[in-house]
Amino acid sequence: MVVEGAVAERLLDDFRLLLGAGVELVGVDRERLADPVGEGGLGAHGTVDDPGRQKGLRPTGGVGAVGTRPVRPETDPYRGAFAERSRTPRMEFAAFAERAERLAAEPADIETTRLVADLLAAAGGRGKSDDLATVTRFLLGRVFPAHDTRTLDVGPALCREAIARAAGPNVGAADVEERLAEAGEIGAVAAGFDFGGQRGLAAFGEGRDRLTVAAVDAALRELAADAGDGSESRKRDALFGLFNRCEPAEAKLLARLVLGEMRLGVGEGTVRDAIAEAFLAEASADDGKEGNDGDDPTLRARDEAAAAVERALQVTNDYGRVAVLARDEGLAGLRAEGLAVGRPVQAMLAQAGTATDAVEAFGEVAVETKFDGARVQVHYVPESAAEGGEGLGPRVYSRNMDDVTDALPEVVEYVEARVSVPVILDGEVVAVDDDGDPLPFQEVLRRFRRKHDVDRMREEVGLRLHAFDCLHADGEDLLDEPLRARHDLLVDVLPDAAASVEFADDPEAIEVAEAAALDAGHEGVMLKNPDAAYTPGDRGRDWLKRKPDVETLDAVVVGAEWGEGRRAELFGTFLLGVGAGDDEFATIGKVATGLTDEALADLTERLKPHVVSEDGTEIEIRPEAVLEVGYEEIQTSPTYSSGYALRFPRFVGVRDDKSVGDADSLERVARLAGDGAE
DNA sequence: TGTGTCTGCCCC
DNA sequence: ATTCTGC
DNA sequence: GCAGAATGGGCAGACACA
Repeated sequence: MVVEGAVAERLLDDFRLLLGAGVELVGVDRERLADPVGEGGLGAHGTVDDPGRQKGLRPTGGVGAVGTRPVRPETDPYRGAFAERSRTPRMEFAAFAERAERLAAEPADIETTRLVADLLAAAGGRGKSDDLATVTRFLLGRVFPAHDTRTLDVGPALCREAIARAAGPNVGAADVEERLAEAGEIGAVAAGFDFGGQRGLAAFGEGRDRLTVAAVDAALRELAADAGDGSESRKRDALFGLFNRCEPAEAKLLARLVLGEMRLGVGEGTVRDAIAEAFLAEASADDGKEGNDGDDPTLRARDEAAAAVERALQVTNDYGRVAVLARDEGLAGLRAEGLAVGRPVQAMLAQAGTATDAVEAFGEVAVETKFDGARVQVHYVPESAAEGGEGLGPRVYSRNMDDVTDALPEVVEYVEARVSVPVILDGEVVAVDDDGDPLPFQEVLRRFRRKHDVDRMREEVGLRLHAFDCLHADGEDLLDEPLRARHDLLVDVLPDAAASVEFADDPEAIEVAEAAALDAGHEGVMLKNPDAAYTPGDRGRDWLKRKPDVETLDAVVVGAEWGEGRRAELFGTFLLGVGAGDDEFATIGKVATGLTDEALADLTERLKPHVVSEDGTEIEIRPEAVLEVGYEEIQTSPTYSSGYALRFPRFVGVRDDKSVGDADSLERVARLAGDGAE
């Protein structure tokens, strides 16, 4: 059997993972095997039956065999194209880690963007390796783009176990957990161990067998493709193999990558700007020469470039792909990525605001019901409306662009029965009882991502779509149309079924509408600017959400958890209880938000003397302090001993005036919960 | 087969 | 989801 | 005002293990 190019290198890398670090290449020129991999084309791939006997591999002692069964993914993990820009060296994972370290240390915004742009250029600039797509995703803590069904299925537990194993026979998962409580961040824990890979590496010389970005990517993709019996332990083995080859800086980044938390201070906005900076600066300069009136032309061109990148991201949801597109096809290529029925767009989001805010900002306000359900986007091309081609049965996407069609047959039927032109609709799915009245959010959850027994559950919990926006109708993209026009088209497309809007220009009228919505069992109202365009992914001031003011409870701190990141030295979470008689307290949830760093430090100091016991990051605390905690709703809970839990709990203040005996009781909570349900 | 634990760019 | 923080 | 970070409850699905 012959394997070559990228496939060969990947297989070799993967065999090393399976065998541990102690494998040496014999008679294989790695440089000549190197071949770039993108996300685009289809690639050939091979499967090898017995890696142990594969020619060119020879065990060299070291760690020895772990998980000797090769992973055979169902889908092809080697989807890379054998692109033209081959024979260039791959970016080493260590180089990525080193640059990431610098990023994390850089506080200034502009400079961060510069550094990210430099990194992107190094990963995929002309004549460089083509690790651009991968590096772009890695920066954001992702292996797969958002609109991709694949998942790693590796969480904190599996990651800790893999680290423990790589750290040696004397280190157990409990030790790792202890260190995590100490360091407050898994990356630092991983970097703190001397992994076997380093010793193994030293045995056969400097610079050999270094991990590349591409190899890490390939290994993680393969890991993601694994499923079924034994997959958990194979994933652990694969991760172990990777950690084994890591130097501390690499281990830190790898641990963070698999958990999706890079902690670099680099988010989507920074990467978006950096893509423009790295690959569209030339276009900017050209534009600049032509139009040099008024504003700084370079700046204007740069804004234009950033806007083009942003739009491409809104419709493709793939940072890696957009980076490559910007580099290879520039502004024109980015602008060619438009809306497409069947490809989800990022949802427009809202921020909190009041009726007065809305009237002041918009004058006339579009008032809609805020439903307590799950956001969906529906794409549909009816057979009858398909020009030449085939139609597209209704597809339903979640806010994170997961395809949830199969769980929501009501939505499919509803749209199919009413819509006769191609559309993209935005709306909310709510659970309803037999009378059509809204049910609690928890009921939506029982349906939303269900795969089994959909039909049976359908009888128990009904679902209803409230469509409130229309992004595409009958061949026309509507993103840049004002809300008014979009809603008119929505009504055209969904006769008698679109969610209703009411226009108001004074706060009192809005408050009346809000009271009516709450009375009907809804969450509140949305207050929208009637003249605003639909801005995907934007949490701007054109959409405001208005919910009732928070209610509060006085609860007793009965436990805590050590925090992570900037809360590493502090308690990051407090476990709450309410009085259940006889100096007993029944738990009702945790709080972790709403505390300033200062309040957190004070509370940590104050409660430390009352610690009863510690187990990993979990701490038991003698009831002593009373906190005022805000919440939105009291729900029934299977996890807390009171049988209730707070929805959206947040710290409001310390009740120094209250002793634990004066805190709220379970009895009162039960009463409040009952009120809420009625 | 039943139960416990972990995971999810999960949903909010 | 909510909230705080630094720029 | 924005982006980023650090956190909440609860559900189904999937896997491990007894």
